[in-house]
Amino acid sequence: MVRPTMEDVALRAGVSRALVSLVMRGSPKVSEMRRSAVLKAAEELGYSPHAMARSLASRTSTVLGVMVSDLHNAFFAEVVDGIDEVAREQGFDIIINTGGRSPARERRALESLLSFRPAGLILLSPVVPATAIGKAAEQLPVVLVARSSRVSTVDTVNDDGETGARLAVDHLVSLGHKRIAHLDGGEGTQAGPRRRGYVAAMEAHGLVPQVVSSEYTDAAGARAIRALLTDDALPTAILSCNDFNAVGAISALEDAGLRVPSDVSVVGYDNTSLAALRHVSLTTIDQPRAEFGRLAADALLQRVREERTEPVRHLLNPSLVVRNTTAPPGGQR
Amino acid sequence: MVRPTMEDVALRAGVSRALVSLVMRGSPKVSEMRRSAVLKAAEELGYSPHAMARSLASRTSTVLGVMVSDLHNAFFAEVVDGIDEVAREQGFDIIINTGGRSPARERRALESLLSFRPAGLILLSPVVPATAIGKAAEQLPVVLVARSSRVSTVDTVNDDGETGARLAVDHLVSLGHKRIAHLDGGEGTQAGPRRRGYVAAMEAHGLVPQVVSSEYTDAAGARAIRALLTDDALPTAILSCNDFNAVGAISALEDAGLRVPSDVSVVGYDNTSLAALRHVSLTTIDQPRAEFGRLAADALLQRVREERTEPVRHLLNPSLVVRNTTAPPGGQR
DNA sequence: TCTATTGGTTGGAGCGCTCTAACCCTGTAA
DNA sequence: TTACAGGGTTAGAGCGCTCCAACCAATAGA
Repeated sequence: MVRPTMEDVALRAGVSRALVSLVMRGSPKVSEMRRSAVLKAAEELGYSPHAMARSLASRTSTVLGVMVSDLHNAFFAEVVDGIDEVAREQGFDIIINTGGRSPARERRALESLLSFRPAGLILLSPVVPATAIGKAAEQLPVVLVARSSRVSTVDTVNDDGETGARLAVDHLVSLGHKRIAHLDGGEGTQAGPRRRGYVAAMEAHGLVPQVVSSEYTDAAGARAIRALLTDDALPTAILSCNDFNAVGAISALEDAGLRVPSDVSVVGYDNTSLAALRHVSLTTIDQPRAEFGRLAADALLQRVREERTEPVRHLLNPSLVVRNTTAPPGGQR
Repeated sequence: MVRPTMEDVALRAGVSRALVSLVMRGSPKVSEMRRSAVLKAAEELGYSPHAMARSLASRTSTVLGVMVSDLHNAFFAEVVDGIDEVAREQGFDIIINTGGRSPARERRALESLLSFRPAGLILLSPVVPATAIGKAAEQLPVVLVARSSRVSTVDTVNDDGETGARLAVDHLVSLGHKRIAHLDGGEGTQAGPRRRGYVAAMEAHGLVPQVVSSEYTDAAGARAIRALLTDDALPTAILSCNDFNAVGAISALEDAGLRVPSDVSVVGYDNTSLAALRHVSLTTIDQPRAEFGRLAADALLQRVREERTEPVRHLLNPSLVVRNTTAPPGGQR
């Protein structure tokens, strides 16, 4: 359980510790003879460099910290894939921590990540207060994904929720819908832009917006539908704040004897793997998740290399994915 | 962008660096006066300890490395919750890395985790070869979750897949089913025990097992059903290797004009959040995921504290969750 | 009064590494 | 012959911290 150090390798190879260090860092100014002797000794000893000692001595880091607000949400997994891809290409490693959507736990996760003195930090949809983010940004480059910020040292990558909501409304209107309700995401991240986009799109079509208070869960979607069902005039189409909410809405509609999409059309948001399941086959709005990750990593690495000081605000265009939960209104099949 | 060190805090508080160190480690042998002075200075400076320098100097670590084979799978998120809970209680932090189900990437993730010299390592359903795990286990304590091992220095936490499959078969038999097919998980982790449990349970009931080759995805589940549909005698019940497979199977059945559960019953495995969605409402086998995490962390910390050298092999009992995809056979409602 | 004891505090060495500056060659120019 | 350049190599300092032994009152016991 005790790992060999550079000193051990140097001794065995009959060279100095500094020379071993040069070999390990792939320096060109080492003779081929010594290099192979060192590599052989390292191999025999099972030596591998101590990343922390290295980072301490060099006052640099090749690690990017990634804070995932919710590991349960596959959305973030795809963003992480994108981050990982770019980071690896450029010789960086990532370490992940999660806050489980709890500000307290997330704060601790942030502290923990920070204690490793990574080169930079990417926060995926963080729920900690902006001040905590600002404090972190004083110590290292920070990029926010799926959360906006006014801080000029922080870069952000977001989807354009207003555009996404508009795409959904346009789609429903083009099918002939006029009474389209929006099940709102409440306090959730990105709920605001989606709601605004919905309202704006409805008004642009000369229609009356109807925002129903809800949340980002399937239970909330079902509750919202049950509340709507007590009304006289049920909308002919629903735009949910996300896919989970949409699936809950569909269940509640079916429980009430209504058919989707012949009686009511439903559109989700996020294009999670859930939506793609053939059993669900939900029309929804797709966000380029891996692209979020790639752009976030790129932005971060630019800051790390001090190539840029101006903030970057990426706003990516979502796209509509039509599946089987939308159809013209009025029971036409 | 330059973080204060202990020296800075010491200077500001008018004490020695060693005293600051004692305060930061919560030592009792510090007067209340000095302690508060140090904490105040640290607060003002925005100081937080440098985990790597600490770990380097103390030759110990309070970090547990967690390798998640697939971030897309919410199963692991709940295991991580359990790990995090125990780790935090005992003053340990966790860092996560992921291998994205690719052995090459996972190997690199492992290297990266190892380079931080954590106190121990928990591998969630790793796909790297056993030798790689063995090598890691020579350097630090390792616990495997959802994968077995014969190495005596490695602890394991698994669900008893044989029992789980038996629970499912018993349930279906008690409903009156006789022709029950199993959609197999192929090479996937834990597919073997589930298959064996299914076969054994069928034979115990005097029934003929029918194993259909499939995989852990919804597309594979659908394919397997389409293959079955060409047969004359379709089974009256399906035991899928996991929930995704089950949902794919249900879709294919419905596409073929069959109703679930009145025509065919379907049972999943894992009780993912997907299964709980009211729209899916899948009868399935639940594994105590958070418990997996807790036990894994406990086992690891025992090794870290050198309280135990004998390997531990946890085999947890799964349980049946009856929802709406199972019913008596023969179209009875 | 002097010596022990004890709670609190400190300097210095050292963890495994990088980095700088100096050093030692050998080959070439003057 | 001497000077010089430059590739290859090395000693030593230092990164931010912990740990140990030593130290310093202040109190207690003899």
